[in-house]
Amino acid sequence: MEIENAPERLRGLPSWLLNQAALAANRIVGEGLAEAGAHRSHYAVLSALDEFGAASQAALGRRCGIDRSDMVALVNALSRDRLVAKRPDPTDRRRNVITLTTAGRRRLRSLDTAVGRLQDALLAPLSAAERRQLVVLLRRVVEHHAAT
Amino acid sequence: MEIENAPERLRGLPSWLLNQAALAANRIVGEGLAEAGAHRSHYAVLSALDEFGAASQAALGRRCGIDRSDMVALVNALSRDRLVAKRPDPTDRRRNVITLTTAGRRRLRSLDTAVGRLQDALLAPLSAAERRQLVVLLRRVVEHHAAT
DNA sequence: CGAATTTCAGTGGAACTGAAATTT
DNA sequence: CAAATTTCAGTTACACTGAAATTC
Repeated sequence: MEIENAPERLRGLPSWLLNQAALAANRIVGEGLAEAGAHRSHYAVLSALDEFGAASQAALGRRCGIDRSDMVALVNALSRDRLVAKRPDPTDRRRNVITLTTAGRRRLRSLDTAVGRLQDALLAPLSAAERRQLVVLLRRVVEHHAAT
Repeated sequence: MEIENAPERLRGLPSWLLNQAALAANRIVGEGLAEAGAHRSHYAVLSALDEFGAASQAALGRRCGIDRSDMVALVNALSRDRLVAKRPDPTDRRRNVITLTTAGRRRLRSLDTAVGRLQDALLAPLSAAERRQLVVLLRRVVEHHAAT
């Protein structure tokens, strides 16, 4: 990264700041999860299964903001590691039912811890109240554009 | 995009929110600038030249967070459109001196307006005070990780 | 010599597109 | 019939790497 003396126009530009912050976030979280043999998208899918229960690949994709197409390989990888199970849906044979295994639930708990530490590294310069404020603001922006 | 019902773990996760917000930002700003025949990176380089004056490609890259390698094609494109001029540096023949042309300065003013409107679209759900607060927080995060 | 700059060629990951096959 | 799901094959934009040639 190593940005030296960015123009004031960029330093004050929300879209540029979001980009740079996302780059830092992906670097930190990506590398941290790689050490655990995991991936950001793994965490997203395991979270969705834990919170909503079994789902089709399409539903998982919609909930996590992951493309249906990328979800194929993702579910296959998680299934290979026995963190999820994938079976055809008897009630709708177009679908696969993806379920969280016991190992998957255990894995998710451990990733929760790792992800938490990585958020701390990312937000190191902010106080606890500032972190909460940042989440509130980002959430409003993201949910606004997810809806439209 | 069309995220439907994201898990609470993701909805409250700074790194995930930053990613989703950056995706929305790039989509909105990217499409808006494309209509003006421009690109986000064009705006960054023109800004750096306007604020700091003539510079080498390497210096421009460091200031904008753009790779030296990508800067080659970028400067060539801007130079082809006569928005910048590129000449060898007489005092250091390893370098090119990139300068902003009159047309480049005019172009920058017009992009300032367009970019401003696009930030409004991006931050539509936030009040003016909240937008300022978001910028302050992001800036702290970005500058912290740019330094390290 | 080492270090910096420009340039090219290529890599890797991520988001996305289009279409076929199947089923509802 | 139209619409949804899974899958594959391919594309695009982007950040980045490695190395050569040149110059300081």
